[in-house]
Order: sequence, then structure tokens, then C-alpha cells
Amino acid sequence: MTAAARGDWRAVHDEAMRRIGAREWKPGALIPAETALAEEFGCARATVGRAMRELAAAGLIERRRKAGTRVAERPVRHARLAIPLIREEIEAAGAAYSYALLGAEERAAPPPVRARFGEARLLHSAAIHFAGGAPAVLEERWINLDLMPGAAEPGLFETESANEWLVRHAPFAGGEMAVSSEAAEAAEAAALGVAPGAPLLAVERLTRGPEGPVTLARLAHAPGRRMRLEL
Amino acid sequence: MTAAARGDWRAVHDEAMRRIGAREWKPGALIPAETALAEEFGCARATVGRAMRELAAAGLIERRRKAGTRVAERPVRHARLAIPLIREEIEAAGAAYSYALLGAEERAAPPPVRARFGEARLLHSAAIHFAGGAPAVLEERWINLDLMPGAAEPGLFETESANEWLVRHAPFAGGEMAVSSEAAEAAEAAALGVAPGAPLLAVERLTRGPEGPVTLARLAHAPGRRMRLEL
DNA sequence: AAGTGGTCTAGACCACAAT
DNA sequence: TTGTGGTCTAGACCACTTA
Repeated sequence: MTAAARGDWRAVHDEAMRRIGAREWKPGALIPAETALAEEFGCARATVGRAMRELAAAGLIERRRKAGTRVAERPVRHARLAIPLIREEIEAAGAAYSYALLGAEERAAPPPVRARFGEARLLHSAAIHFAGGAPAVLEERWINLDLMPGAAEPGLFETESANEWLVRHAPFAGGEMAVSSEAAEAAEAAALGVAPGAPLLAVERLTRGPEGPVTLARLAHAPGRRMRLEL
Repeated sequence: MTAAARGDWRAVHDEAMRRIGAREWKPGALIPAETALAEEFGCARATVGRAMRELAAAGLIERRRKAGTRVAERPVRHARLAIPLIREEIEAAGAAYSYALLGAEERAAPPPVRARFGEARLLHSAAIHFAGGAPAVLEERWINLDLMPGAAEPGLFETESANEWLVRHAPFAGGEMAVSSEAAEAAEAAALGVAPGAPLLAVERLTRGPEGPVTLARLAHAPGRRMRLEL
């Protein structure tokens, strides 16, 4: 048929991407219906549908029944961020990883935390992750004991970080993350061995299971650490 | 059939998620083949395949021909970050947006930049984005003139930010992003109206088109600004 | 009312990799 | 060699939304 080799959804996908990139299909413009494209490419409608579904998932097109398919005005570019265990991240950088628990106890949470968890019983924990003996990340965490009663077991986080235990035991259904830059407060600075006011990369992450919020963590990364994403 | 309503890939998907979350299918364990699941759920193999494809894309399972499908040892959770235009981000926060170009000229780039672009001719631009009259983001950018010759037109970025122009005119094929926390240098501090050493959220983004790297931008966000992601 | 995307089916063939 | 996922097809029906 055309430039696209026939009979492969990937070929349709790539040709559509090319047309969008080359502005043969302009932003906001309607593109031909699946049946028309299937005829053009000499393939089944389902094959075109598969290609278009991938493009829609990537945010390059917007599809609506009856209204048809349009090229996105502004391609919603999704960064894909693989969330690594801190241990793996540090070991991948070639440094020796170690970990120290500062404390773990059931505790009443301040209002901003309560706002996320409602009336649930909460375990509070604090820990430091070291890279090559130097403090790298300070972790403060709240865990929903109503959903994760096993987390209350004494000594559980002495050797394994709460993060790793949760990854293996907590169901995952979604969450939110916020990244900001903050000046180190006195306690943080002391724990991380940096000057007060030093710029920390603060990552706050709320993880939800199917039955509600499971854990809220705040990771304060020492100056110089970076977070990498792929687009 | 089972708890899953028949004839819907979403039902298969949800039931599989439930079994993974409930550890009926344990991390690392092999799960039944598509044909077996299709029989169990009373649907076509393609329907099971669709459900499994989504789970694999979400990182919950790993699939290999002949070897079968396994529950991922550690669910690769990837954040999906919609990258907004700075203008939209500021307007969404309810503040008035404005923009000032500090300069745009063809210029020889320092080695770290050359390393990304090779021998290409490069346009350098600098600009500030304001929120409600206050400096919010300082933008420094390099644009590949070999791929985007239109960017060299004088006065182009006077009223529209380079970011918005590029989003509308540059093909997009991928990229990388790195986030870090940095102390404001003197020039940055002055431009943003903050004290030297204030913690800035630095976002460096390299955007690639199908023919090579298109633009490298460094956005320095004023203290207090946050970057939000969904998991 | 009608046109579009969304999904399902039953069957088929292929690609890959473990055996 | 063989079992598994990956893809394609031709047709069908449904769901949604615009006109």
C-alpha cells in the first residue's frame, strides 16, 4: 500500500507519528476514521485501532466516539519515572549502601498527615540511608496500621527499610508525588551532615492501595543527588 | 465463570490485579497461560491477552514467549508526569502570567552542551516567567538550529516563550529529564529576586526529535514551587 | 438517527526461546 | 521440537456523542 509496510500495527503507528511530526496531520485537526485508514493501509480495522490506541496512550491524539480522532493540540508528554529502591539507586551509583533506623512507633499524626489518612492508626518511622558511609537520604514515613497491621511488629524495620518491606507486602493501586527544593532545617541538616539551609531535594510520596492510603513518605535527599526521568 | 463478569478485558484485568495484590499469585510465580485463563474466564484468548498486556505495561507482570507470564518480583512503578507549559501551570494556580525575554542569539556552547548536540549550530536563549508579577522560573535554553532553522528568526521569542513555540513546531520523539536541588548562584538569585544560596528546584530537560536532539533547557524554579506527579 | 471508536470472537499463523 | 505470547483478520455488536 503506502510507505508503511502492510499488516503490522507498528507500521501504522510509525506512519501516523511521522505524519503528526511532519504536520501532514496538524495539531487539532481531525484525522481519517479507522475504517478509512484500514483501507488505506490495507489492513483490518482492529490493526489500525491498536496503533491508534498506543498513540492515544502516549497523548499524541485524542479520540472520542462519534467525534472522531484529533491530533492533540499540545502533545501531553508523559515522563515515565521508574521508582527505584533507594538501596538499588545507591548501589547502582557504585557506592556501598547502609541503613539506620532512627525510630518507629505508633503516634498521633499532625493535621496535614491526618488529612490524608482520616481516622486510621498510624505508625511513624524515621531512618537514614547512607551511600559509602555518608548520609544520603533522610526518610520520614507514616504507615496506615489499619491496612498494614503487620508493620507494627517490633524490630521489623531494624535491618530492612520500611520502603523495601512495603514494596514487598503492600498492595499498590496508585499514588501521588511532589518534588520541591527546600532549605535544610536544623534537625535535617544535623542528620544529613550538611549545613543548615543547604538545598535539599524533598520528595513527598503518598501511596494508595485498593482500600485506601497506605503510606506517606518524605525523602530529603542530600545536596548533589539527582532524580532522573525519561520522556 | 468466576467473580469476574464475563466478556470484558477489564474484568480479567481487575481480577488479575486482585490476585496479585492478595498474593494468590505470588511475586515471581508463574501464572496460568492465556489459553487456561481464557477458559477459566469464559472468554476469548485475545481478551485475556488484552488484559495481560495492560498489566505488563503497568509493570505488574513480566511476559516472555514460551517461558510464560510471571508476577513481577518488584512491581516497576512508573510515575506518569504530564509536562505542562509553565504559563498553564502558573495560570492554573490562579496567578497572572507574564514573560520577559532576556536574550536570544546564536552562540558557541560550552563543552557539556556540545556533548549533547555534537557539531550543530546552536541558539542560546534566556528568559524569565513571572507569576503575578513575581519572578517564578528562570529559563536558559539551547536550540539546535540545524533541526529548527526557523528558531533563528529575529524577535521570535519576544512575546511567546521558546518553550511554547517549540511545543507547537518541534517534532517530538523522546527525551530525558533530571531534577535536582541547587543553591542559587549570584546571577540566578538576582534574576529571581531571592537571596543567593536560596534553594532552587532545577529541572534540566533534553528533548529529542526523530533526527536528533532538538533543545536543552534548564528551568530554575523559585523557592516554594513544586512539581507534581501521579503514580 | 447515525457515525465513530471500543470491544469481543474464533480462528489462524508467526516469533521466540526453553527443552 | 514444542509451548508460549504476539499479532492479524473478518465480522459483529455495543456505547457514546454529536447533529
